Amino acid sequence: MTFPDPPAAHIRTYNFRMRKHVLLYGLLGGVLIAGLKFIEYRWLVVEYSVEIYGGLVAAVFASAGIWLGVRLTRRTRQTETVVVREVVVAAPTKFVCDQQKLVSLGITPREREILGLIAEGLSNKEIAARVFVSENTVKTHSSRVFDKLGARRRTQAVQLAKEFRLIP
Amino acid sequence: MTFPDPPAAHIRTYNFRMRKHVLLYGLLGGVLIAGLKFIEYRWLVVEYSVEIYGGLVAAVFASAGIWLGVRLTRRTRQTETVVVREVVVAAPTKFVCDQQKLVSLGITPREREILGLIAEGLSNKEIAARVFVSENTVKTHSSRVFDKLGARRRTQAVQLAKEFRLIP
DNA sequence: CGCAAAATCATCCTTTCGGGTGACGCGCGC
DNA sequence: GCGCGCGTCACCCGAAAGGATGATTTTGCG
Repeated sequence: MTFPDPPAAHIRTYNFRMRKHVLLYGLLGGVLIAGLKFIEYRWLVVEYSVEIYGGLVAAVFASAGIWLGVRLTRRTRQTETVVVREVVVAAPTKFVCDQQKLVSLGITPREREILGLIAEGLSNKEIAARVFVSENTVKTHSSRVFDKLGARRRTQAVQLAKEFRLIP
Repeated sequence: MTFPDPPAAHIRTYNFRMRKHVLLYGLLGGVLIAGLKFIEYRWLVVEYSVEIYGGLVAAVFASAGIWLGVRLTRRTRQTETVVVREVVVAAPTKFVCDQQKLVSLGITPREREILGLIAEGLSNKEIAARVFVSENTVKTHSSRVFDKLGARRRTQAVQLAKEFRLIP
């Protein structure tokens, strides 16, 4: 029986400890009961002895209970304290398009797509074939996106798009 | 009486709650004692009644103690220390031109310079003005570098040059 | 539904690019 | 000196790119 992931292992440790505590607790109770029984015969029977015994038992078990309660939660506390939040500052991994910039420039998804294909070095004709539209449509899209970017050439558009983090 | 900062407010709440718990605890004990006293006179006195009462008291106070112990430490759990570990993956490294690739492709310094200016989005005319040569010269350089890179368009040349690490 | 934005396609025109070719000068090494 | 690489410049021509404008269809949304 294995526990591959850390959480399961933690739970197991917890249960084991709890069981140990319960056993200890029961043993303590038994000893106390025996002690009471012993005292009942040896000691003088005074008035309110039941109340005294009861209070004694209550006090002992209460402190034991508090101790146990603290003890039980301490383990939980320990696992919760080790909260390591890894904050990745600069991830060179995946490119995320700057959506804000796209919106602020008013660039539509289609235009951004054409922009990306332009950046890949494709001609208008190749782009048209790639996205299944006429070359005129590609020219319209590119013209619009150049206008929105403030570019006069496709190379300039690519440069600006990379600066604005619109394309990888 | 106000508590401006959260930490002080927490501590006070803690003490207040603790006191409240102790009071509640005492009250519960008193009620139980009274209950036991009441039962002592009304119920038939059986053998081991003391043990039964003791066990009862023990059980009640033990559970109450556990509850109290958990309750007391739960507050402490709130002040868990969150370890924020910032992991810097990769700093924006300085660009170094791949000289080997440059040589293997047979690209001359002047051609590489023109290539860089093309990548910046400049037109042939602008490049010519920048490097003080005629536009025809720029065209010759660009034509040559396109041929060496295997590019048919300047955008494609830029793409390939970036792949080959010839330009930033 | 009706409107507006987006996407589509077209036409005309100008500019830019890219390919091809040829030529000239300069420095360097054989 | 001669060849060679490099940089320079010129001309021509076709292709590609870019600008301007208009129109139609599709689509998302109140």
